[in-house]
Amino acid sequence: MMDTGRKESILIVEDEKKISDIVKAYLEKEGYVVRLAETGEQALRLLKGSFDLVILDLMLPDMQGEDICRVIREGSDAPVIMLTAKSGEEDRIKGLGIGADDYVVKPFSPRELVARVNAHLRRAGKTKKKILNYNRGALKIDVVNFEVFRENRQVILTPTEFRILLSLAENPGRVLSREQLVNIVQGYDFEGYDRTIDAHVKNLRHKVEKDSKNPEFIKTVYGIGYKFIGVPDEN
Amino acid sequence: MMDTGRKESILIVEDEKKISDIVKAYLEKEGYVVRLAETGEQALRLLKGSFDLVILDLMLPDMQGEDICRVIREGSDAPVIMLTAKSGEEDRIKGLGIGADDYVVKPFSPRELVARVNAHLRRAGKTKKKILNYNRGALKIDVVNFEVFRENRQVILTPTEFRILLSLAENPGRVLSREQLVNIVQGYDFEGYDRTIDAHVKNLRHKVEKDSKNPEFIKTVYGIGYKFIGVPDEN
DNA sequence: TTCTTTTTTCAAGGTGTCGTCATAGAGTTT
DNA sequence: AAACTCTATGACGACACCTTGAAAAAAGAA
Repeated sequence: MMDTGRKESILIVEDEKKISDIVKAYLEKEGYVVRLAETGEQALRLLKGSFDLVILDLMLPDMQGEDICRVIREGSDAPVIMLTAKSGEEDRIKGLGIGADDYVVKPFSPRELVARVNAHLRRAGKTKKKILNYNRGALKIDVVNFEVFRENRQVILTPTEFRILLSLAENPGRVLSREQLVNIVQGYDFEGYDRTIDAHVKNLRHKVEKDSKNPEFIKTVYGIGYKFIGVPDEN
Repeated sequence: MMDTGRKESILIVEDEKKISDIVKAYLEKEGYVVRLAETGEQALRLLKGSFDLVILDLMLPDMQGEDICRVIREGSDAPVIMLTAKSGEEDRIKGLGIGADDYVVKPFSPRELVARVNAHLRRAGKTKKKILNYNRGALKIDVVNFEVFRENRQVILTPTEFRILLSLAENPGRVLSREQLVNIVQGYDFEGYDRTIDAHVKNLRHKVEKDSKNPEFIKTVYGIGYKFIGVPDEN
């Protein structure tokens, strides 16, 4: 599955591969682009590029995390989250004193770390506004805020309707069977009923289409399911 | 990069003139306004004015640095960086225990000290007197003082209510799920309960909204969470 | 055309979510 | 220690939403 807007990039500087791999997996599941550095030297090289956030181990084989932190601070204002083994007050102060925005004490829960990453990126206001546009602005889908606009007028969708529309609109022209839609909408272990999808599609058309009898966007594929027709706008 | 507005002022309290002069030179090269105090008494006098940061020798001829630190803490929230001759653990704890934000052990490199000063002021600068205004002053949020005004009348919020309101208001239009709000309000990796957020939102609405049944600012997004609607004022 | 299959539509009932309250526990202040 | 405030939680009603079955309409096949 592909995304039109590019995701935020995160650099993990951590010498223990076990840890960095787990964190990487979690963050990628969230949709972030993740790069790894195992040494300070490697980190400094990668930092020539730009990152939206850095996760930084305080203890590295070749270099103090603090020094890397300083380098980051000089070149960007990306949030820095420190990983530290000791929970001592001393480490906190040291970590925060040199400009880290947050710290997490090992051992930590990956979920917690992910939550903090999300929080920091949101706070920095860098969370991408992802809005899908079709047919020169005739239909807009704000993926983040769950809002849909038809000719610049907002139409209020229920959660299920929104999920169906988004599923279809993410891949224009691609047909989704009712069974697939049931899975997407209700979860993967649900005993779904075809008519349910039809009912939602009906309501959806009444809200999104000018003439629900002659739908412009949500087309029926006889015997198969539904597909979305629409030209994504450039920009 | 430098501030267009007035420079930040720094007070150095240090009896060894050799040291203070060097540090002063370095800091002035960075664009800071620097004042010196050679004794505790002199420091206390100068502290009647206001400084953005204080560099404080722990050992002074007439007075313990800790006492000065305490005085500073009472009258302002400027960061304090301690200078200490001994690297003993005891001194560190003492320094940190009484509210210093950082410490540097002599002999130190002036460049490092400057780096720390920069870091601290940048940190403090992020939370500088920032008041969020919405709907032409109908709602004001004083981020620094944790105060909220509705039509210029202060409404008293609990810490939790304030955090929820601020989280939502920081990104108008942005939907935050209950889970996200639980993370923000109660801390990460907390097993939160949805209804808790609802309860706080209810109380918040009663305080902030004219008609809590038809909220103007804090909207419910069915099945998702809450969002803040409001137009940030210019200025 | 007529028949069969699939889709659309509708309304009723079931389910889930939200707003509210009362309350107990945790944390503060006096 | 007592009084107080703040927070977390479970219960419950109200209401929005979802599901479902049946009937009507449409599409394709013969």
